[in-house]
Amino acid sequence: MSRVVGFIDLDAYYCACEVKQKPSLLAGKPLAVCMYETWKKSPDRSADMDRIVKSGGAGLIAVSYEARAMGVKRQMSANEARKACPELITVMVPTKNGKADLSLYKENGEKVVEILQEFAGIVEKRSVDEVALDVTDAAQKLLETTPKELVARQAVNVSHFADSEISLKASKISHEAARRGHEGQHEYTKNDDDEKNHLLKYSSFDYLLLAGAVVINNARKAVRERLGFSCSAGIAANKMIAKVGCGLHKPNQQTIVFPRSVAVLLKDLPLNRLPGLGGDLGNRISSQLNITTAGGLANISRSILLNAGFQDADNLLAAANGTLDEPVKNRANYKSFGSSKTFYKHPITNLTIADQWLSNFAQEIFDRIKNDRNQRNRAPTNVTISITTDKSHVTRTEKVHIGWSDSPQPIVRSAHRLLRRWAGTRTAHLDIVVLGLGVSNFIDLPANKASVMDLLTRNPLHQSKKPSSSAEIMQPSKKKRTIAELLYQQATTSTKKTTTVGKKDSSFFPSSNIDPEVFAQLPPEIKAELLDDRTRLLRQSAPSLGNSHLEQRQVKKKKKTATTTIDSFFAPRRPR
DNA sequence: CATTATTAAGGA
DNA sequence: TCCTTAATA
Ligand SMILES: [Mn+2]
Repeated sequence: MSRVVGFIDLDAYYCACEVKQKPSLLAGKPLAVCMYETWKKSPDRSADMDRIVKSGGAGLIAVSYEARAMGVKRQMSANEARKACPELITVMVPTKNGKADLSLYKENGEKVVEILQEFAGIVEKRSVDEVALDVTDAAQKLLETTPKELVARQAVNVSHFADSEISLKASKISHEAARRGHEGQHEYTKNDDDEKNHLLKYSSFDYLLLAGAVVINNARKAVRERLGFSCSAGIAANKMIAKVGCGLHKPNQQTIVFPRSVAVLLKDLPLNRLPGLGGDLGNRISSQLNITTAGGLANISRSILLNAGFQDADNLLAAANGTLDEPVKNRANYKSFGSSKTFYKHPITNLTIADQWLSNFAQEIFDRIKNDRNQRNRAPTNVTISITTDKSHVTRTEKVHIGWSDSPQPIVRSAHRLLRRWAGTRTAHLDIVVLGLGVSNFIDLPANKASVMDLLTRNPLHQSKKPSSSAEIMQPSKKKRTIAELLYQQATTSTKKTTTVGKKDSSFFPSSNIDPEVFAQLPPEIKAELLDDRTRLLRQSAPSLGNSHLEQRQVKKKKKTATTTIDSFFAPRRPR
């Protein structure tokens, strides 16, 4: 069943966030965002502070279109960039507790997703500034209420088409040039070729795509008007082609790729512009098979690909032919939170210093968790540290119980334990170059902050009327006084500190005070909640009742049924 | 003097 | 669970 997919990418995103912070100073200016100078020790500068750096400055990670016009490129150092463009304004990312603080960009990105959700039934957040939308339903609805010729007229007025001369020219640009903003990338100019598209005979699916383009244009307009971010988009029958189409015309433009235009679009498209082939795999394919374009790969036979060791031949060919059809996932928010820092030239040697940084990371992550769980009633159950030295990179993971805890301590303790798991007996000469901490594997929490008593007293009748006060939590209705009361009595009689009863932490019921038989009867998520984080008996996460596992369920199901599945645009497989 | 910080996913 | 690859700014 064919879908209508829109792929939206925000223009010069970090720069746009900075302009939004200080429009009077930055709007319309050649602007670049750079990393902070990691090798210097300087005071933190939060998002609302002046972060303009006049000299020095690290590598550029985002460049405004005004600056691109002057020859400033991503990945240049700030000093280098000022030579190309003396008027360039360089802003460093916000810093907090001695490290980059990217929350400004993440939070704006979440606001964008919220708006886009009004326009599409299925929304997949793909990165801090990219979103894929399945707008099939919305497009169909539009065609039900509006004459298709009118829809087509509207779409043509606001869109490029992939088979126009300027689009095909853009398709031939190198991956690198396309990413940094190639020549000829400028605000929308009406194009004769695009106009001609209006005179063509459209198939019924063409009309659906055109309707999708109108929906996407409305969505982009809403983002622009309500948040001040301009964005570009591609509209096509699948996610991969929509993304490729999105890259053709920026900024503030959108491109429609009709199915009949896919072959021309891909014919001369550099192979590494296909999503998933931008790295080693694409390079190996290029060199081993002597091809440079997606069209070139499409002409290679399956057996030759297999003989060359590319086991994923079918998917490679599907990508090269633009038929790879990975559905838009229904996932509008993050699956993991992380915090990390590079200690360039000054590796961490001492265990206690590493501990301090991990605590720092944990606090940052926990702030995000609190925010997230208030909105989505979920919390992560895995903690992972990542440690890079000159010679090695390792990750270590363990389960953690966070629930509605008000403290980052469970994460801190896990992180410190994991660090020791890696360090062994060493307390010095650790030589950590990159240290990172992350949380993942979210589970749904009960719908409000009631925690244990809420879990124990819930049933279909009770669920609609949730306890809203701590008094209610402490006095479950007579009917439900089963395990809940047993536990409650045990806790309050055997523990002197009855004042902690209202706390939403697992310390409320020290596991040592719970009758093992009663404990054994509890559902796994309650066991997890009751578990003191030092008694790490439960090794697998509790099954989720809500929908934060929806996607994982789908993935599991897919793995069972299909032999070769892809989860992203592409599932690169290494040749043997 | 100097990329850095995240996120997601696949394979073993 | 751990490692690797690819992607974004
Ligand atoms: Mn972007």
